[in-house]
Amino acid sequence: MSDDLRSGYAGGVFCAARPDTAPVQFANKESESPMRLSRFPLSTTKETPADAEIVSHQLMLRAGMIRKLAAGLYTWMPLGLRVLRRVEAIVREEMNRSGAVELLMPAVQPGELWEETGRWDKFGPLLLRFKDRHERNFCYGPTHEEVITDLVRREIRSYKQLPLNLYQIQTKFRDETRPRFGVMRAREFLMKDAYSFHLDHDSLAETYQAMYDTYSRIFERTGLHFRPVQADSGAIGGSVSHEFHVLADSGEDAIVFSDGSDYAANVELAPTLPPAQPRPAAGADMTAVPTPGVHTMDELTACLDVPLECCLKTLLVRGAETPVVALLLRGDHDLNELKAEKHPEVAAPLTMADEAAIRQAAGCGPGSVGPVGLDVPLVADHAATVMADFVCGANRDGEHLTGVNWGRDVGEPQAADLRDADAGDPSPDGKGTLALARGIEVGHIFQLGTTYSEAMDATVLDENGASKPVAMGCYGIGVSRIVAAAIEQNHDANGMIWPEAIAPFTVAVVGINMNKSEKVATAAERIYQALLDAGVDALLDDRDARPGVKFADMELIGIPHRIAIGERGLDQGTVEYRGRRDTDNQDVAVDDVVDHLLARLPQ
RNA sequence: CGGGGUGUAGCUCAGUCUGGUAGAGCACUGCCUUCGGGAGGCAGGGGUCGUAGGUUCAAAUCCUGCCACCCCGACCA
Repeated sequence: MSDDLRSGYAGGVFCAARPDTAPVQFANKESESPMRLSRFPLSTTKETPADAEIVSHQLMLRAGMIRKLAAGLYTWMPLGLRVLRRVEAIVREEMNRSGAVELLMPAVQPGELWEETGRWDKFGPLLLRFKDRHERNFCYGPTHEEVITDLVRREIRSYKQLPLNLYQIQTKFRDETRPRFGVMRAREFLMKDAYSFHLDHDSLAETYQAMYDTYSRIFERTGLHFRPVQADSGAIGGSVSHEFHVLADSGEDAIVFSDGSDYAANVELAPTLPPAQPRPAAGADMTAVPTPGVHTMDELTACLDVPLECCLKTLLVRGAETPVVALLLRGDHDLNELKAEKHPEVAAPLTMADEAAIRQAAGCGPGSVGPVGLDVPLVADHAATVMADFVCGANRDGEHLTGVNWGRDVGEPQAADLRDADAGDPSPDGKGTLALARGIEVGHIFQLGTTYSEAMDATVLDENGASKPVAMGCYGIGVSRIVAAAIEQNHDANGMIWPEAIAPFTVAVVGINMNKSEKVATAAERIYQALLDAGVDALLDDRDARPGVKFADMELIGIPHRIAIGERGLDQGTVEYRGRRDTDNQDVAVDDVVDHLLARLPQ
């Protein structure tokens, strides 16, 4: 392994010496290093493996970065590992700089700790459980709240030892129902998880902010486009929470952000505001129209030739007090399940009514349900309450109503925020308009409070000698996922395009026919060595392969810079430079090429 | 977990419907030619056709069970 990667493990010492955020490169002093491709096990393929769905998975397999062992389990090949280690090094450096302290906990955890917090039962099949030879319960850690809280309750006695922020970078296992997308959603994955401990909430808020800033710095350094967004704290618990998303069209999460402020949130969390304009007056009479075979909103708009936003969507769900509750949405809006579940009329967890319950309540099957004459609680999204002359189900199979109006044809419904925010909605903070983007969740920070410390009795004495449960925060980064996310965000038809900071190599030195031409071999070796001496992480493609093969490979594996050395150029005293995103070669004098390259590297 | 699909050479796939000697391309080995954008020729190596049963003179092919993997849904770094 190269010196620069090893240096990442030097941790705090390294950080103290380098207070800036620049990627650091060290000269490679070994003359016979594995950075010669003839001795590096690169195995690329032209064909895309059949079971790879998304670009990052396909390219990682084609480039030989990873190999699958079983569902959701991957070997990191030497090339892939170089990238993983670079991401890891950035995370470690910035965590250390923030004042967090690294430790390493066991991956295997005793079940009894999980029973203390009740998560042995709550976590479900995601938790990989097994027994040791004494028939005692264990699990492979999907996260480490229990272990760290157990550690802290044994080690920390006094408020004087707080605040404390401990982190590790470690392999986790979550027995996902559906592992997919390669390393993006693997069962086994590399995660940085940090846990902070505080006497009071103010201290927690301070560290939380420090972690927010640290995460922003980490993702800036990786060179990826990202966005912190307000998030739901989900199963881990707690109140305040932010997710960090790498922006990519293939992202699994939808996020919204304002063009007029720094407001940004996961769509599942973003509130929508009641419309400012009042409901238009009724202008049409209510009329029943036949709609045979219509079951979906799209079929309805096609059948009656009306816009989606003039249709009312009626969803029946199990009620808290009543068998069913009707949730009413404008046809073009999507139900937000988190919001619906929190509504007092609605039973939690949110459960859609089954066909029998729908028939019982509405007298018809799903697809023809509407609020008119429906004797169940009506809860309408704000946007639905200002509709007029709308189309909805008639509660008779194969029939819909047009020209329906609130107050006149149906009682006024309760108004609530039930839908996903959409592009064009006003920002919830009143400043600007929301835009929509897709994101890949690569980081998540939480203020946990005392949930775990109370359950596990992790207390310290405060300045008055009183015993208090410690307040906790937890902070995760999906290290291996970042690698995949980087590819999703940065690739073209020829392959990956690594940001400098996490590229497996900075520059590829390609000798053209260097096994036949003494001249080319000499020049290539000299340039390669000069780059190493200048501290550049160079890769020498000294394979006995045709130029086309070498170029295609270097592009596939996404090396940011390429220097091609051939007899043709050498006769003129030049070599060729090409950036990974460039479309043309640039002739550079042999003696200038190292400086030429250095000028193109980030400081 | 529910619904759908696929298992044949290291990879991508044909062959299965209609049972009868195991195939192609890429990759790999050797030789020759070629030599600045994934070269060409010749000669090779490599498969108990996922697995266990069943039907049959005969099974990659038909039937049954099991297993693995992939896709679509609800969860997560």
